[in-house]
Amino acid sequence: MNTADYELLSAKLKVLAHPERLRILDVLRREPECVCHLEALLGKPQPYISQQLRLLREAGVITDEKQGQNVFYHLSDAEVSAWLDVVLGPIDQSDFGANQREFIVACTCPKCAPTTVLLAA
Amino acid sequence: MNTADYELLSAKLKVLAHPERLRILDVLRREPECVCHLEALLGKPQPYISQQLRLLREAGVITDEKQGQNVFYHLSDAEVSAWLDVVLGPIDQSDFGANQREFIVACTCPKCAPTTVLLAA
DNA sequence: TTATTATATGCAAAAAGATAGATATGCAAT
DNA sequence: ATTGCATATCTATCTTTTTGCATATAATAA
Repeated sequence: MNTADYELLSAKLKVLAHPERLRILDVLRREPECVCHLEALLGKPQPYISQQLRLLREAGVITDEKQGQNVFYHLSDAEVSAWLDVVLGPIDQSDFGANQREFIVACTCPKCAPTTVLLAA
Repeated sequence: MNTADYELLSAKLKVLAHPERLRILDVLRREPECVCHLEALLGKPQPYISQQLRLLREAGVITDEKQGQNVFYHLSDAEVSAWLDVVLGPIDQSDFGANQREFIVACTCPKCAPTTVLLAA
């Protein structure tokens, strides 16, 4: 390990060392989500979410993929994925509240809409 | 996981997300070291080292212990220790260069002095 | 085309963090 | 006590990050 190594690692760690970004990553490590979904989930203004996503994207931690009008983001860094397992604990598949999809009534993306309808009923 | 959890975790991560602190922790996770040793190792002024150590100490990551004139620091947080194993990789016992003791001729603490003598010979 | 929805970008103000220097404390040997 | 060494603290300054807001772009719908 030399200075450059520590700098590289700490730069990557810095990206995770933020409550909202950590939360975003906790959602994305389960499954890809669109911006509107994260917006509803975190309760923060859209530009704010986009800004955090840009940071994560530029750090190579996540990747975006356009689907229709929506942009879905997914985790794309194996190293960070491993870190998250240790920091946040392994993903609990039985934890349906994990990405809180059932509580999201504000998100109308194609992925969320069916749930929204379900809840409205 | 709620907002407070993410804030707590990210605050702890933030402490690691710094090249010099990460390096200090990489040294301390192997064995306790005194300030003068870290000073020689990092090649930074003593007040700077003390400042970073204070940050780590106040975050509960390390603990100090006075031995004669020197203050030795050791890792005291099991969670962080586990994180470091993943981020920096497990400690390689055969890696004698790990804490670079053999290269430290500037440190004269009781722990280093014998080695210094050895090198001078 | 025009309107609408989803997301991105740019910019300025505010907050936080880093760096450096000077000084203080505290132990230990003389 | 006094000198010397190791470490800590304080203060000021400089830089970076964070945040909030206004606006731009791009795709779709009417």
